[in-house]
Parts: sequence; structure tokens; C-alpha cells
Amino acid sequence: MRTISELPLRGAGGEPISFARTVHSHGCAPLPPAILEPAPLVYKRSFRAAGRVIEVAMHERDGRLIVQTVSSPGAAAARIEAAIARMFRFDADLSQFYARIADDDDLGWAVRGAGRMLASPTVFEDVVKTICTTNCTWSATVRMTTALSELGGGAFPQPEELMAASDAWYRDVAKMGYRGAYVRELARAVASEELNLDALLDPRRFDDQAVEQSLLALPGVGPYAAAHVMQLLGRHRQLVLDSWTRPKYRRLAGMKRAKDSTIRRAFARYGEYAGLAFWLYLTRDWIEE
DNA sequence: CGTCCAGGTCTAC
DNA sequence: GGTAGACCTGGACGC
Repeated sequence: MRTISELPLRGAGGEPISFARTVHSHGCAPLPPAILEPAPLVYKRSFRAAGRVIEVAMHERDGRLIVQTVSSPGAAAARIEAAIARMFRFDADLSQFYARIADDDDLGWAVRGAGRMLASPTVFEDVVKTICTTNCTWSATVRMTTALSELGGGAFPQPEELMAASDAWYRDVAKMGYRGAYVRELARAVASEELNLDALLDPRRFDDQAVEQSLLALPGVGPYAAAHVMQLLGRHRQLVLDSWTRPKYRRLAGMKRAKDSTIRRAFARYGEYAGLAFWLYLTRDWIEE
């Protein structure tokens, strides 16, 4: 293993970034081509860069993110570092959010660096994976994303590869069912440059509403998927409401029933961070502090 | 064996 | 605008 970079685990506002909380931030983070190894905590995943697939291992040491590779990354090193910056959202500033929740009984614990939603190197990957979480069990999501990574030779497949994959691959290998047509159409639109999903990352180019409308217009992306992807884009207003978050919220809040509008109202005081506050409230017990 | 539903979405009213 | 029904797949159930 060779160390190719050591990056300070600090956000744009100087706030701390918890490595453990970030790699455990949501269910998609450990999906293929990533692997999450516990004790010692190492987050591994493959990147396609400079025409080849490179395995990268990340761990935390003394407040820094240590990035290592098995083989020499060569010219791909800069691409890998840029992908990691995107994944950990080093450009995001959560310090105002932390100031807001510092004295909050429910969320005060999070100021030590929780709340960064680990993204994928591309928005395309985040959208495809999110579609693979819809209307199916988690084992099916794992099956689909495992097949995706195998198609990509160990990395997440390029849009071109997914566009060209056969019907048989979608049906018999990934077993994506009706989602296959959504993913292929999405891949075609991105490959043809008719659609630029990474443009949604720029906060100056699109406001939240424009991003939400763009996402909802994508095949297979509805309210749940749009809210989920927006969290990964660092747009934290929308709440991710689905068959996992709804009952989890009710259980934690001690409520028999709770309409979506009731849940939204309960988090409205967090303003543009309502969705993030909701998510942190639900995932506090994911790892012990 | 049939039915239901899982970290929903789409189409048609 | 809001609400049924269909939809790939495959576990988890009840009968």
C-alpha cells in the first residue's frame, strides 16, 4: 500500500468531519464497488481513472483522511483525489448547521462531524444506485449494484457500458426488472451528453427547486429518489420519506401514526437543513459515539 | 401454493 | 391537485 494523499478531515467552514459517521452516513455508502471494513475502519472502493480501474483504501488517522492504493496511480492520482473530495464534500460548510444544533437535545451529538452524506464520484452513480433501492428489498439492491460493479470491471460502469449492456444482462444478471429500462435510458441520455447530471452539483447554477424538478424528470426518479439524491448533493431541505424512514421515525418519536405532513412540520424549524436533521435523528443509533 | 410487500414510480383517470 | 393499479423480483408469510 502506498499513501497517495493525506487530506485534513475539515469542512469548508473549518468544522470537523467524522470519518466513521461519513462512511456510515447512509445505506448506499457501503454498496459495491465500495467495501466497508470494520475495526480497523477502512473504506475501500475502486475508481475508473485514466482508462483503468484503481483500488483505493481510505482510513482516518489523527484527523486526516489517509488515501492509499495498491498500485501506483500515476496520472490518475489527481482524478482520484478530485473524486474523494466530491465524495466527502470537502467544499461543503456545515458549520452554520452545527451552530444551530449545538444545544439541541436530539441532534447536539452530531456537531462532532456527522451529517456529511457520502456521495459517489459521479451524480450518475448516485442516481442509478438510488433507483436500485426503490420498491425492493435491500438484498435486491445489493444484487443489482454487485452486478453493476462486475459489468464495470470492478468499478462503477460508465454510462456507455450501461447503455450497451444487453437485455439479457439487465434481465438475467442484474435482474433489475422494470428498473432496467430506466437505467438504460438514463445511461443513454448521459452518454450522449443530452443530460449533464454533474451540473446539478453547482449551487450557483441551480436552486433547490430547479434541481428537484430536474431529478423528478428522470426516468424512475420520484419523490423519494429525488429527496435521497438531493441529500447526496448537499441540498438538505427535503426529507427522505420511504418505507424505512417512516416507521423508524414513528418508533423513535413514540407515535402510532404520523402523516408525512406531520413529520415535515416537526422538522420545519431546521429550515434548509430539515432533511438532514430528519436523517440524523433517524440514524443516531447507527454507530456508538 | 397464493398473497403481500420491500428504503416507489408511472400512467390514467 | 390527488388517488387506484400495474409493475420486475424474490423473500416472508399464511393457508
